[in-house]
Amino acid sequence: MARRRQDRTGRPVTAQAVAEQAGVSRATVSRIMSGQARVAAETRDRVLEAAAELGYQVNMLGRGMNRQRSDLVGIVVRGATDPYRASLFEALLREIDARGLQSLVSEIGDEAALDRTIARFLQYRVTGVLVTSGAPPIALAEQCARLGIPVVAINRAVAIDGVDAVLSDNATGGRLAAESLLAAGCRHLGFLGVEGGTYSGLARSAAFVAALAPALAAGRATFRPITAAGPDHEAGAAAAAGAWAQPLDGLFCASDVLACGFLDGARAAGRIAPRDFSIIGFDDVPPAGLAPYRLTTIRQDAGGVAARAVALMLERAETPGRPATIEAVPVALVKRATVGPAG
Amino acid sequence: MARRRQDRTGRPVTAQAVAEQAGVSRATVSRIMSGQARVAAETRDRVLEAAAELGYQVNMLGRGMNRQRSDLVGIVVRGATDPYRASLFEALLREIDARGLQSLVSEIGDEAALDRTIARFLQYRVTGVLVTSGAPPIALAEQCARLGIPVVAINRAVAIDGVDAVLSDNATGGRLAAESLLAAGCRHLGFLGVEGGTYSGLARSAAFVAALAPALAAGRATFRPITAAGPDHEAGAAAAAGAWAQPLDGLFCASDVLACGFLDGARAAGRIAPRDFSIIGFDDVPPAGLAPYRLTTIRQDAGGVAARAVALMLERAETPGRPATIEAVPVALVKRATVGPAG
DNA sequence: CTGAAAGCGCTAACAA
DNA sequence: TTGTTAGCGCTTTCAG
Repeated sequence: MARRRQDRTGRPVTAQAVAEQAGVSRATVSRIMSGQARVAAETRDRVLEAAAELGYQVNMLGRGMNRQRSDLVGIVVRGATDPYRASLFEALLREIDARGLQSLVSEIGDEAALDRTIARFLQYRVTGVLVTSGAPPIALAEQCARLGIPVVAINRAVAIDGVDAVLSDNATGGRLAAESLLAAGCRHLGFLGVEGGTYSGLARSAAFVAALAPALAAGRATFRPITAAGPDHEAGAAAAAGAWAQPLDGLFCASDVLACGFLDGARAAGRIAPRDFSIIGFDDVPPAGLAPYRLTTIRQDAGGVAARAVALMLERAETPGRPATIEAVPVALVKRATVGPAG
Repeated sequence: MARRRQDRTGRPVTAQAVAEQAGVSRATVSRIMSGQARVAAETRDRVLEAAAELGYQVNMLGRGMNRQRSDLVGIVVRGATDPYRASLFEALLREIDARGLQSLVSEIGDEAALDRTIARFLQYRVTGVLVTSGAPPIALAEQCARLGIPVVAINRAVAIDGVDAVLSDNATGGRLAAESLLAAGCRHLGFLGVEGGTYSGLARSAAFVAALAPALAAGRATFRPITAAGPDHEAGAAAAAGAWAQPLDGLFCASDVLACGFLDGARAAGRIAPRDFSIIGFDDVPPAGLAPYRLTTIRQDAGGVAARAVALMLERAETPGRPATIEAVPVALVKRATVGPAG
């Protein structure tokens, strides 16, 4: 026979046990533990005392079973090791915890694993699913919607009915970068992104170019894209090696990691920012502020993104039918040392 | 009435529905879904087909309820933002996933939150709890043991009956650092740790000094501890500012983050490694390998630690009574540029 | 090898 | 305000 949670006397500590000890019914215990219904203060005290004495804790499996819903929130992460992702993830954990919910987490190595992962979350009757990587498979998203389980996509706008999205304001970020570089007197601009492009990278690049348009049209500036072979530091450094064949004095990067890599690669080629060129990153991860880099960058508000994502999830849980929302969370320019001299 | 998981016809997709569709009993469906008992191949096919058609997925809440145990594993993390912790955490997620289990995660800002967190995990009848931060409160650990729920402490040896621990081999790491520095000709050694000391830092420092003992006794070397105000980069840099009042030509650091900070601080003071001193870090986090640092360090095997932790947890789930184990996972010296000239 | 029945611990109608 | 009752979906003896 399976072992049960039990006290010193060997009796399982269930609501029933508490009820007997306090001389009330299971239902009363349940009411008090879930803090919903109105109960006489005196009864409550008696029950709470009994519960404490027995060390009773509600069995969430039973509660979920009955309510057809658990207090679990599924989080899909990818690359938890990347500093920005890590801070976003941490913010999400905090936010969920603050709401009295529990995080169920899966790391996926590969976007193809997304559907299996979400399906598994569904088996636990999660309150909602937060996807920080990729776009949820449409079929699954629709199934979730049908079951009344909210799905919110983070840092990727997604056009699936009933799926909300929250992302950093890439458009403003790109514009801020363009304005800063132009103000610093840069004339030969570039955007460093990863080969093939990521969702966020593309959005930032597009906004950057859009803000550059007038200067480009007036012949006051030139623009060219530069691609890195991957999203990591090394790829950024490698990109810097070959970047000087054509003129370049102002670079906006899809991420801080890439920007720092570029800075290292440029230094190896004898080019120092802001002396020889200006550069702006994106994210504001801790290493960017470090002495060797002092990178000017666009700060993403991970805490804000997390808060909005969870809020949206909860709102949809209340109002399953409402139209899908896409929310942009403000970003801010962090001026450090790599844009100048005028910037 | 609460909404239920249902198919197109509005009928909830439970084992019962699958049973009817396949013309068998709920029990048979259950047996097949849990893959335990022997079933006729023909029946199995029929049931599996019906399940697929209906999109049936086992309700883990129900299963857990019945089995008195869920497939959930609780992970307690702290500082998921620190690069080594992040990689350990990621390895843990992967390992748990590979075993067909699900991760329940809580980030704690503060060690005092540990007991509340573990208690909450218990409400979900987790298969086990992995603590990557601090030592589990004794009372809780004992309660877990009583319930047959394994607890394993990661990167902290802990003397609680029934609680296993797995950590990196700090002793070997400290010795390796001492040998390298000595071989590089260093005579004035130091250990940089955070004020007050962390568990791992203390262990590394102790091993370092022990390996230095003969040289110290022979008057061939001197040693002094240096303390940083915190565990972060800035604290390391600040420590470097005041480190040169007394001679110092070989430094072992409690972490790479501290070491990189020290390197930056030293550079600001005109001291470059390995020209002016040698330095060894611990962890081998990604930034340590970057161009500005090229830090020689002791690599921790996050994957190995994770694998052993999960293995220990599962072993204890099988054999609740076995004596507590403390396992050390091998570390390795990663030679880069900051030890020299002979190192 | 398969079915019938019992029950895991909880909550929500409904009655009192 | 409190108790009674009826399941939530699943697994698991116990029979057949």
